[in-house]
Parts: sequence; structure tokens; C-alpha cells
Amino acid sequence: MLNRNDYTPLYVQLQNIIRNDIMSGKYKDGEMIPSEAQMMKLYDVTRTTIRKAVADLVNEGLLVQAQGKGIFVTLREVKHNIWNFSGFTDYANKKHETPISHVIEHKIETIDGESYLKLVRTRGIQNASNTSWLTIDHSLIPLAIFPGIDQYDFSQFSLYSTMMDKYKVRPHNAMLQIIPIIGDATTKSLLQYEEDTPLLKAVGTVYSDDGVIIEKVEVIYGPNVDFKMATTI
Amino acid sequence: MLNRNDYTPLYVQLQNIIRNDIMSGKYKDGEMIPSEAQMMKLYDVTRTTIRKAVADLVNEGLLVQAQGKGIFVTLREVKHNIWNFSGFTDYANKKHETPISHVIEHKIETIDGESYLKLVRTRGIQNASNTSWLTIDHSLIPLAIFPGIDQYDFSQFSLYSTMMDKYKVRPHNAMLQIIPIIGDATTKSLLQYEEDTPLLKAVGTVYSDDGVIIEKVEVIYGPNVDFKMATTI
DNA sequence: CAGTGGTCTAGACCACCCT
DNA sequence: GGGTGGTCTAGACCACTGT
Repeated sequence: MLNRNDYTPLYVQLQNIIRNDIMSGKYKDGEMIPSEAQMMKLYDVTRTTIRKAVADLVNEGLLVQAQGKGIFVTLREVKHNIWNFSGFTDYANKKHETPISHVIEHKIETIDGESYLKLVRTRGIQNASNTSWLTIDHSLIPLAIFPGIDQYDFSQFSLYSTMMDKYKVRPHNAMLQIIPIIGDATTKSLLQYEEDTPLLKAVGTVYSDDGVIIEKVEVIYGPNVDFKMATTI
Repeated sequence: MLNRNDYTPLYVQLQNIIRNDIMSGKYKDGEMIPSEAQMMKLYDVTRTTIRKAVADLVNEGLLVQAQGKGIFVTLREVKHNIWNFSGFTDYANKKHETPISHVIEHKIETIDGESYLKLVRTRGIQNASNTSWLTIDHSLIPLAIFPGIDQYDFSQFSLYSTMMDKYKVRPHNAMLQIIPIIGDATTKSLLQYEEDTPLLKAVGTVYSDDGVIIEKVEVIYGPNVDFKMATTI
């Protein structure tokens, strides 16, 4: 039942109840769950609260609503919409998820006489019980522009926040190429999937306001990541 | 302004207005749009309606809301797109190549009580001696908006030119999702490649100035197409 | 017809952010 | 403090679905 003294919003509590009922098998795939009117009585909240809870679950892809029929369970892949470079952390927070980074590689590398911090990370979100890894990021950060940036621990701190806060350099735009790939064994194990699902990789360069290259980046997106964009024609 | 006699829900009308204001550059990337309270006065609807409109656009990834701050545009504008929807013809001409279209399917189809022209084409460029096919396009064009558009031969005429010239409807913006796929046998034979190279597919919706859906589109890009973009962070 | 979700109104109180 | 979004209440009328 709902706890009105809890600081957790009622609609979140309600979502958890519904999610649980689905996961525990009380409501099975394709089956109808109680109608909005029934849930109003059942949980003693208004329809707005019910609809907010349901709308979010519809958005997650766990439920579908059909006018005149009811609310039905549709178990399928949960898709996320982050192709953004701009802030994995922001994205995760917005979704009420906890962002996680794991540093795989962190070393200084010299390429064509230039020193870079090479950073390889996996990034994901952690909810309640389990962690899902979403991307593998390879970054090269020029030490000439960010001297000493190799001291920071980027499993804890956001790369872009550090650039802005400590170096007063703001990532501004990026040139990217999108490439479809078949993940190799390492990729599969890092992103925890099995089949030969093709993935997306973005390869490109990130520039500051001044047009200086501040990062060369390569991001592999896992099978659960949605890559959405808007464009003018 | 909103039209209360229109059968279109107010929040949809509102979404179209906001989407348009973003696409037209009235609200720029990163900028704040009017607050919920301001929009209540501006459009004379309740906050619920505003919030519904905004919530959907947040979900589309066009806006973000920040408590205590406001509603902000997060348009990741694609500036250079080799793959553009805006006119395969234009693109080819710019490259001094001759564009070619081949119509594979051209028929009327009814989906959910709506009639559409279903158009499947392969498109490519022809230079000197040989032709290379670059994309496979699936389009659904609503006949309610383009009555009689099925009479035109789209191996000869550009779809968008026809829309503009004959129907005075201008494609304005698109919402797309990019998906990596493995081509099936048909795809391989149409795009003339052999190996199990993964390809890119764009699935989305094209809107006119008025926010009306004028095309549902699915484009498969062949192995020779570069998918590049520039974006602000 | 009764039951379902879809839309909308008119309020209320709160937590958060900035100055 | 004043403005912002976040949550919630208590209604209303409508369109759609099934029997």
C-alpha cells in the first residue's frame, strides 16, 4: 500500500508496486491490469496520480494504454535515449537513475609528439538492484590544454565538469561520424549482451568555444541505447 | 494561437507551436522558453495542459525541465548531414553527380483507417560508367494531406518538390531514430554488397511548418554512405 | 449501454533555485 | 522573497470499445 508519510512521491510508490506486480508475475505479459478507476479506489489517490504513474511506465515500455479497453502489460526492451555527449550524469539524474562510470584504462600516451590522457570508461546506470552498462567511451584529452588532468579520478568526477570547473574550458560542439559495428568479444562482455546485435559507434572530435580540439572521442553504444535526434530540413 | 474549435487536442497544438518555435530558431538551443505560469496566461489553458505538452516534448528529447529554473531547449541540431532528408537530389547535384531513383513499390495502403501512399525506392548516384545505389527508402505519405499524390512518378520527380510545388506543403523538420541493422538478402542485393556488414537505418517522422506529419520514413543506408554530423553540446 | 482511457479545468501545497 | 517546476486533489466532459 501507499505510504503518505514517506517522502517518495505517491506516483513513484505506485510505479514500484505495479512494476513489482509485473516482475513477480502477478500481471503477466499481455494481460490487463486494473483500470484507472479501479486503482483510484484501490490506492485512494486521484486519477491524475494514477495517470502519471502509468504514463511513465508506458514510456518505459512496460505498459500500453488502449482507449476503451484498458491498460496492458507489454514486456519488451527498455530503451533509453542518450546519445548525448553533454552529460551522462545529467541524463541519468533526469531519469532518476544513478550514473556509474568504471575506468578501464587511464594513462598518458604520446601521439605525433603530443601528450594525451587516454581514458577508457564504461558508463551505465544503476537502479535498485542491478547495473546496466550502456556505453564504452574512449577519450583522448590533450595535456597541453589540460595540464595535470590525469590526476583526477573520472570514475568519480565528470570529465566535462572537470574541464569547466578546473580549467574553465567549455565543450561547445562536436563533429561526429556514426558507424554501425558488430561488437567484438570484449565489447560484448563489457556491455553484457550475447547475440550478434549490431551496435552504433560515434567517432569524432569535441571542440571548445574557441574552436580548440579538447577531446577525441569514440563511443560505442550498447544494444539498449536509443539514438534519437531532431533536425531541420 | 490555440484553436478551441479544432478537434486537435490543445496540448498537441501547443506542442506544435513550441516545436516550431524551436525549429524556426525563435527559441535557441540551451535557451529558456516561457515558464509554465507564463504559458498559462499566454495560451489561456491550465497548467495541466501545459505540463502534458511539455512532458511529451521532454520525452522526445527536445526540452528539459529543471526545478526552480525553467524549461530549456536541448536541440542537438544536425548541421552537416551527408545523409540528409532534405533532398537527395540537391545533395547529388552539389557533388556533381547524377541522382537516380528506382521505384520498387508504389501502392495505396490503409493503416488504422488512414490511407497512405506507400513508396519504396532505392536511390543512388550515377557517374560516367556505373551506378552505385546508396539508400533504400520506405515512405508513407498520408493521402488525406496529399490527395492524388499517387499519380506522380517518383522515379522522375522528387517527393519533396512535388509536395511543395503541387500541394504547397513544405517539409520542415524531422524526428529520427538511428538504428544499426544487419541487412537481409533483399537489402544486400538492392545495395549490392556481400559481406555481413552492419548498416544504419533511420526511422522517423517528417513534419511540415504547421507541425503536421507529412511522411513516415525509414531509410537504410548502404555501406558506402558516410553518416556525419555536427552538433552543439 | 456501461466501462475504459483521453482531455481539460481550477485550484492547492511543496521543494528547489537565485538574488 | 519571488519565481520555477514537482506533486496532488476533485471534479468535468468526451471518444472509444465491448456487449
